[in-house]
Amino acid sequence: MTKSGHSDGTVGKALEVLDAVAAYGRPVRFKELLADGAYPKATLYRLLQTLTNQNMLSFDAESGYYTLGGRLIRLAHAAWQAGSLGPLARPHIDALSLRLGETVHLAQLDDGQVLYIDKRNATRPIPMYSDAGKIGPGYCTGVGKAMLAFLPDSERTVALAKQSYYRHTEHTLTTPEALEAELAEIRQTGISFDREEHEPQIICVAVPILGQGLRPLGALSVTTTTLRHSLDDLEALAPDLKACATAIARDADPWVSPTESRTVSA
Amino acid sequence: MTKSGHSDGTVGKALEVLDAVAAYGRPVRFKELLADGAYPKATLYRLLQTLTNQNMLSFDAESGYYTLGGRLIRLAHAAWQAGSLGPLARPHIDALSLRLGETVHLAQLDDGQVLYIDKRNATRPIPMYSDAGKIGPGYCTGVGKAMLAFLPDSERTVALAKQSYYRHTEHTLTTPEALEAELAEIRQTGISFDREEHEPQIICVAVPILGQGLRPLGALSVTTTTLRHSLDDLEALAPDLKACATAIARDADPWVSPTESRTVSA
DNA sequence: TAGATAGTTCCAAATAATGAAACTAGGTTT
DNA sequence: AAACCTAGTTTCATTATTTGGAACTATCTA
Repeated sequence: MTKSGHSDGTVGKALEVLDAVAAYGRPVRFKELLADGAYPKATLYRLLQTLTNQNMLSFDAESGYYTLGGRLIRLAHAAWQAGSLGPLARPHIDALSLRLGETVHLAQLDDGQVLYIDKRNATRPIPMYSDAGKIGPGYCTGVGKAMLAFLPDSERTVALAKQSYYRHTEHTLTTPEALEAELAEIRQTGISFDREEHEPQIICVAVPILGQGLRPLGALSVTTTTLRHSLDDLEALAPDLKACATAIARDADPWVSPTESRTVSA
Repeated sequence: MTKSGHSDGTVGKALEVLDAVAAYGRPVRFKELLADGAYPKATLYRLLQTLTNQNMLSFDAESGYYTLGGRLIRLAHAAWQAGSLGPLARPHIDALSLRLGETVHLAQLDDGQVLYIDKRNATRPIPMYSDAGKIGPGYCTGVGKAMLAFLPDSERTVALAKQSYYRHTEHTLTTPEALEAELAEIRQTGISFDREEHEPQIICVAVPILGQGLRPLGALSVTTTTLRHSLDDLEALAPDLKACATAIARDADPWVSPTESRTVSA
């Protein structure tokens, strides 16, 4: 369906080109991007030049290939540091994964989708970049449902409309109605499960990280497989998860919504 | 330090605003960005709106604060996956750090500066994002000098001109001439040292990762402190490092050659 | 040598960006 | 309560940039 705004002038177009390059997941030629048909030759050419000048893309003159540029990594570092729960949550997640000995995810909601921010795997730590930045569906993941459940009504409606409802497994919830019903339950228990809804044999418990006014700042989950654990096993972990989420929320909230504090006048 | 493009139209301006937000390292208000004086009110306002629409920034309507947006993290994930040595080098670096038991860095050159791509710390693994994306100086780090040394003459000249030559310690090389002399030596030995040139008591050995035609694709280093090791100790690790660099180069070369962006010279 | 293919440059018309100034919405002072 | 801030938003005529078809160049191919 329609992606985000198509009408944001040159900047929007340039970013679309960036996305296009990113989508290839490998060095790309001018020709290939042109063949995507998004823009006429000269226009695409100039956009690519601009992005290259700006170090958002880099271009190897020898081979004629474009790749994503270094400025992107720099910016993302800043984004992760400042714009996400990542750094704040780290110590809490470390402690949690150490205690539980299971795979822990930290995610945030981005435009109705799940954006993974951090991951801990107790048995063999996997460095961040391999998983941070990955996006997943909102409607069929534990973290996704945990966050969607606590979105304000109007936002939730919008977010639910953006889901694909693709049937990944036989347990996937494939209609907004089914999902909405499940979310209502999650709102009551404060706990969300992934019952093999995304991948067979993969199950998880998740809890939202709630800021002031129950705004969902993110979500935590413990993931495992049906071979090793049951949903009941996971449910037993929920109190730990909730405690961790609360701790993160307490650390994070002052930054995220300094609501009724005085404004400093210069 | 001259920024890149001064005249890349709206896109350049929008990216500058992004950088400005990133530079604050915390949520920012419109007012603050306006006070930076980069753009008039209405212009800044529209740029911010566009970026927010595009998910490059996110704006909390409650508090009136801007932060870096989710699209950035998604893009960066792609950049790291596709545009860097990161994923390819990972198994090699894992093996190396396991064998040596010391802190290992993987870096690439970005516009004359060092961009850290990955890091391994054997005793206590530190998740990636905390360090990937960090930038460091080229002229006074082991990895920086290793890569600068193998740049083609013309590019090296440009890159050397971009260094700040700030005297971080008494050992810092503070002139292009001194640096160029050191680089000549590095070219012969294939090994680069940081002799407390950046921070006191911090030393490292580095080797370049050389692609076809001796093009520097990146660099590897082992870092330690003078309290625990001598430069001679580090030199003894050089063969291991070189072997690792060669292995990475072999994997990487066929399909990646990330270069400096080619800018049109006036 | 002709004929592709891939990338680059031109230029007049169309479009979007600009920014001073006016305006709105909350809050604060007199 | 009126006057007055401050922070943010909108307007609009002017100006500058973007647009894209087409012509051009450089390379590779038969």
